[in-house]
Amino acid sequence: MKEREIKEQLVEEIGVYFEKTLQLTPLAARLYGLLMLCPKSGHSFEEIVELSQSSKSSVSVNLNLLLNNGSIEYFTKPGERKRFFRLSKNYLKVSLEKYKNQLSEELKILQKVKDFNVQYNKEKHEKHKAFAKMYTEYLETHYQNLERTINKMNQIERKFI
Amino acid sequence: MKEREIKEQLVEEIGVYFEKTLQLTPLAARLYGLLMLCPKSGHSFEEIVELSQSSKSSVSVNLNLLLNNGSIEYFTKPGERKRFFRLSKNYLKVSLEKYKNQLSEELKILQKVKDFNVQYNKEKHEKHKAFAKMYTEYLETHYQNLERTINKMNQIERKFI
DNA sequence: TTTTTAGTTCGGTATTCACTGAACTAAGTA
DNA sequence: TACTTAGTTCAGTGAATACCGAACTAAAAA
Repeated sequence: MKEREIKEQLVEEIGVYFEKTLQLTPLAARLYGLLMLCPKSGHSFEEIVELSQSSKSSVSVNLNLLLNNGSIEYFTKPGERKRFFRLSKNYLKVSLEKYKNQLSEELKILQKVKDFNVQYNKEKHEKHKAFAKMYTEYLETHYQNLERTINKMNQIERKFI
Repeated sequence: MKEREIKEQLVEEIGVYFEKTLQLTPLAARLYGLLMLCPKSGHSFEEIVELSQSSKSSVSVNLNLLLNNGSIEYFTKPGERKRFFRLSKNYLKVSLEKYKNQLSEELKILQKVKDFNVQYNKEKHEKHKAFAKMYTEYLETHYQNLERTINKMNQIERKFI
């Protein structure tokens, strides 16, 4: 298989996956994939329109979406008027921060559920309680894992600047 | 606030959250929430129709959806023809298994991305590489955390039977 | 045997939403 | 000044899909 074909297929695969996990529009997820596989020199707007085979307007909207959430960035080259796009240095941190916020939301909800059940449904299953405890422990461990990773990334960030 | 109001509000909150994280239809996510807050005696189909304020047909479809993915179960009471629904004992394991599958998919995709970039984009940023390594470590730790929790749940499962 | 109960299935509707083309803008070029 | 370039904005379209009511089914009750 040629580079182009492999790339197209992989972009599609990445797209399907991140469309659901990062809750992006189909095109945004595919652009994200495209930039995961782009050379260091990035891709221009034009190129992205061509490679993604969608309209200028959609590409514009979806690139801005990714720019706004910090997943991608653009830069310019001396003498060229075009913008070149690439993943931002922190694009992985953006995902992690998102997961982290989700988790803390989930922990809050589960606490409310617990409080409600303690007050109004005193006779809940023991088994449920045991599982709920384990699940909460899992969430907390995951949360710590996320925090640790984000901190490490921040440290590296400072080192590289 | 009355129990009913608190419950309605919390069901809504749970619904919004699980609609996105478990990728359920709006109603399925709310039914899930309703059953998180139900008494040990469960809720009958009728009650669920009434509490959720939607049609019999939608409730039927969405309860079956949750039954099929293992999140909920039903039981009957002697002398009663109705089914009563509640969360299944393993409903939390269902979420964990789902996350686990997602993670292993993500790890596979990232490996493919890495292979692609090694082959075709040799000059990728050092910083990206450092971050990618950390992110992969995070995913692996998370995966282990999931596995550990699922195993614990299985052990408890066996103990309770 | 007829009626009621407890749900299921089906066809249609309404809404959401991503995507498009076309018109537009702002900045650089001739 | 007119023209091109690089994108943006907006109104409209098409597809997906969640939900509904109505007709239906299977089993129990009368």
